[in-house]
Amino acid sequence: MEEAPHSDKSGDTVERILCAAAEVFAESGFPGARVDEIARRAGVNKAMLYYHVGDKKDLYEAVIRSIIVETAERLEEEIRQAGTPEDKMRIYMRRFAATLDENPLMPPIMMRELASGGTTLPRSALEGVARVISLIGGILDEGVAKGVFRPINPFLVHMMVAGAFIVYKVAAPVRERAEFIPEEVRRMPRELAGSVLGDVEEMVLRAIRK
Amino acid sequence: MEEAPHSDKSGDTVERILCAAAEVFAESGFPGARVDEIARRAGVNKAMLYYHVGDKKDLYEAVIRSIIVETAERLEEEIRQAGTPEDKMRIYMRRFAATLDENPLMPPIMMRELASGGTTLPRSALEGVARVISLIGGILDEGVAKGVFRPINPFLVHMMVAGAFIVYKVAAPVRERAEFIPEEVRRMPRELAGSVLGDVEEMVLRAIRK
DNA sequence: GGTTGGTCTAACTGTTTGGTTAGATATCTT
DNA sequence: AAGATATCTAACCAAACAGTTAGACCAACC
Repeated sequence: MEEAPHSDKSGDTVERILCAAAEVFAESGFPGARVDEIARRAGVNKAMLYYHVGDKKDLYEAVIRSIIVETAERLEEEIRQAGTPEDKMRIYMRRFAATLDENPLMPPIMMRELASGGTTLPRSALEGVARVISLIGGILDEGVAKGVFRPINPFLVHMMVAGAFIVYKVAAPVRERAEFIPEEVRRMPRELAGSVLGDVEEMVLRAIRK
Repeated sequence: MEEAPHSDKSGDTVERILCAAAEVFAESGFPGARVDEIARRAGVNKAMLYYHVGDKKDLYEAVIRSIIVETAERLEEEIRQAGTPEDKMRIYMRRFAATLDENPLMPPIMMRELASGGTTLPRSALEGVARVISLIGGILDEGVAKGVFRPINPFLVHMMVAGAFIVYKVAAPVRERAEFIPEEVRRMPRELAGSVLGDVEEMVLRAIRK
């Protein structure tokens, strides 16, 4: 499952393969992705995918794992450093938005993964999501204990924030392409960081504050 | 493109085909769906799909169109009857949630559609979405004019509501399957109507009220 | 300098899949 | 009842696709 790279050359090839795979899976999903296309974009012979990583499924799992696990860990670490519950909520939203901005391939992959019931989601990925939710649960509990938040389901909060962010990101191309959508909506930024994040932060905090 | 049914029998067959198609597209997405599988579930010979509806793409478009256009029209009609802006917002959320509950095939199809940049989204579907957004824009404007809402981007509000609802619906199987997710989250209802809708309504109104 | 082992390529294979066709059967029309 | 039209079936085809193979190349090491 895990290959031990025997030289720099090999490691580089593997990286190129995984990047190309992430790109193609993001664009077309697992069934839509063509192994030949991944090989073409990585600039390697198709047999190399099988030699270095494995079959189509192995490629997909490698991509998923790297994306989700990385996100969950970073989120946890940054939140640990914040002060008040409200600060922590802001950090959570800010960090989540930043991750999506920095890793634009993630939203479409996650959406498709959810759409197919997460049947191909590796265990480590599910654990990552669970950690994020219990993280928010902790923040909200602390807020309630300190009397600044009203009691609310952490999962719903995460659905609202993550749902809004992911759908916003992923809807960007559609929104920009459709001529009959109002001009001010079409010109909204692709990036979450900035006005979109600011507005969502404000709305969510108003929603949960006592 | 549009077949004129020449008998009840034909109409019935077409309906069975479209239902089966919606089911399979929802489960597997466009590239993952197998035409043979659709035919099998509809209980008709594969050639019948091509005879009555058209090729795979035509099948898909027919499914998408029926789902989205129907939703937009019903939403518009029900909102027209409500009173205050706050009532209208509640109706919009309630109606949207009800549509997703009644039509469980819609969320996965919509998500995948978005994930692939809506490239295969028929024009009529895009118009439906645009109508919903301008509908919300109208409600929010009215609320601002009456001094009950603070000015806020209608598209963002729709992203939050629709994003939360769709992601919530679609995440249900994953949430229920993962053992390490907290029990109280796993036991949350599959239906939006009820406590989930109530909580989201409350949160969204708090977020936009002056 | 030859042998070993990791890296890579071109060409191939077996299967799956979307789509077609030639013709059978039912239904309607006059 | 005869002909025409709509509905349906079984079998078929060509293209697309995931995955394989046999062997070339190249660096390191003895």
